[in-house]
Amino acid sequence: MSHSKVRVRFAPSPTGPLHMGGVRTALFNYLFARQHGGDFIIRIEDTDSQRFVPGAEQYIIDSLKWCGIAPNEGLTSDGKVAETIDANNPHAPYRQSQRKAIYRQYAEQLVNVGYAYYAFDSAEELDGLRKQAEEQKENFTYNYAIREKLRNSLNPAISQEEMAQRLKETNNWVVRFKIPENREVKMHDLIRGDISVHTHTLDDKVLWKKADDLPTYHLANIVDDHLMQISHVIRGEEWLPSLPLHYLLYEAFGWQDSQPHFAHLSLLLKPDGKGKLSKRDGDRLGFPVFPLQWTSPEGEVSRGYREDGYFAEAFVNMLALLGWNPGTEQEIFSLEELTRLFSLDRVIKSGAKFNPDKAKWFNQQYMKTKPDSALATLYQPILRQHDINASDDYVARVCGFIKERATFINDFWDLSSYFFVAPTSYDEKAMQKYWKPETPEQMQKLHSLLAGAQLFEKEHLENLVHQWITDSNYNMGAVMNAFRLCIVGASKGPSMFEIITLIGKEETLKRLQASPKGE
RNA sequence: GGUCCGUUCAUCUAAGGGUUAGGAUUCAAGAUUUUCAUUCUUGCCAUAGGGGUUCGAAUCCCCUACGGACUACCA
Repeated sequence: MSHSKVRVRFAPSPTGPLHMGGVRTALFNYLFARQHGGDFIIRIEDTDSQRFVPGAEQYIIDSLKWCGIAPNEGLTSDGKVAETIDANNPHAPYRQSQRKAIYRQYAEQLVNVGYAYYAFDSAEELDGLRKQAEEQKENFTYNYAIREKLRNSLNPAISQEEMAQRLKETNNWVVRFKIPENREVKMHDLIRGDISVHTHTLDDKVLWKKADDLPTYHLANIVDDHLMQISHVIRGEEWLPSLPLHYLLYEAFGWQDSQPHFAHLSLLLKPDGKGKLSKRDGDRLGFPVFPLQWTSPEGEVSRGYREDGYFAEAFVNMLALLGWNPGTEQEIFSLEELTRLFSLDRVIKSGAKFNPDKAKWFNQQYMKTKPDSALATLYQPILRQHDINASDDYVARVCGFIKERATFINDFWDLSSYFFVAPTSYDEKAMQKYWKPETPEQMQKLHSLLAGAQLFEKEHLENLVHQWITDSNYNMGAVMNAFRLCIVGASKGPSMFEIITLIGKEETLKRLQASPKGE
């Protein structure tokens, strides 16, 4: 297993939107590649035309791009999957449907060396056998135990002539791998250590199908990983049961020396209950499971982290810590830091239940550190939706005040509408608590006081008002909260003097005049 | 059913034979604040069970239980 250079791949199937677990797999591949100065390749495994979903491939690419996970091989300069055969790049194309011509010879090669054979069993026949076995509480395994009794080229009852004719004249035959008899397959996983499986439990998997001239996942995957000189296969745990077959395939081809190292990542689990995280859980519990919003060909819309207001950095940071940690107590990492610190031997073996609360917390952490001007840029489109036209500078100052109160950009309007429009209603609970019979008169006096203020500046006003409250023997909390109610309409927000200096004297006086309950 | 993988607070996890089993999220209480939020302090909460090995086990071994993945001419 010698590779001079680290080369890893992310090999999604365009059968739907990329799930956050898939993003995590891509992320770990990316981090590993970058850390070792290697290549991170994207390859599209679209050998199943039945399950192909239009738009899914572009969705995957867009998602990775949003996350900042950039493949350095497999995409063209304009961000499309490289599909032409390029003399300068022996590894292209990167879409398996366009590599169709490559696979058949490898399937035949295995037949020639006795590691594979032709099979003609119909789907119905096999289904029947499986059902029958199930009824008898037995296991149906298509391998050396029974293969000679089934319809294939290893069955002595089928003549050479008949076989040759079938191969030539019919389309419903496949190439099956011939699982070696009575052997213990010993494997190694970078995360899980040594694993071993006996071949009697393994199926003679279909490698290639004449019906559509296409390989199945197993063949295409091994052939492409070999041809693309992949050094490490980092993929989801759902592939672990196929690992023995993949080992055997490398062996059958005689590629053991260049066989990649394997690392199987644990799954992302539902926040509650049991099982792996699915789209349904997001709908049920109210969080996205996809990086970007996705509209299915049928028009069904699934929410995305981006559209929900998550920062890509926060999303990636959260994902990185699901199943990995650097062993320190640090939790906030940039992609650069992750690249430096990542290591496969600190990847957790057990599945991680996804915690939506923690995801929010990560976003909040990033929110606090974002520059006001950057937040203003994100907030402006939302303001325009509310017919607000405000200068970037003004919006940036508002963002500065509210960002520590918000988790998402989408929270901003609720938290700051009063910076742009006067309150149209007043929070009931706060009214009960702070609006007393003597309040209207106090607000009237405050109005006069502020109207007379020469300098409408924060510190000056603060001194002025505090002095007035003290001199009048008023209760500080009572007056200030009533004041807040007039200006904000609720019991929330930053310092009153910050607010009024920002909205200005005229607006402040207007809102005091229009105080609650028509007083 | 079979095969494989896994199991430390409710959740994410640290502790690679010796710690009062640490941190974070959530929740609760308190402090700060004119309010909300932030921040700070404190609290609640865990080694699945049983056997070994050892002076000593969350850590190594075995069994049990539980969980998960896979079991297609899908990936």
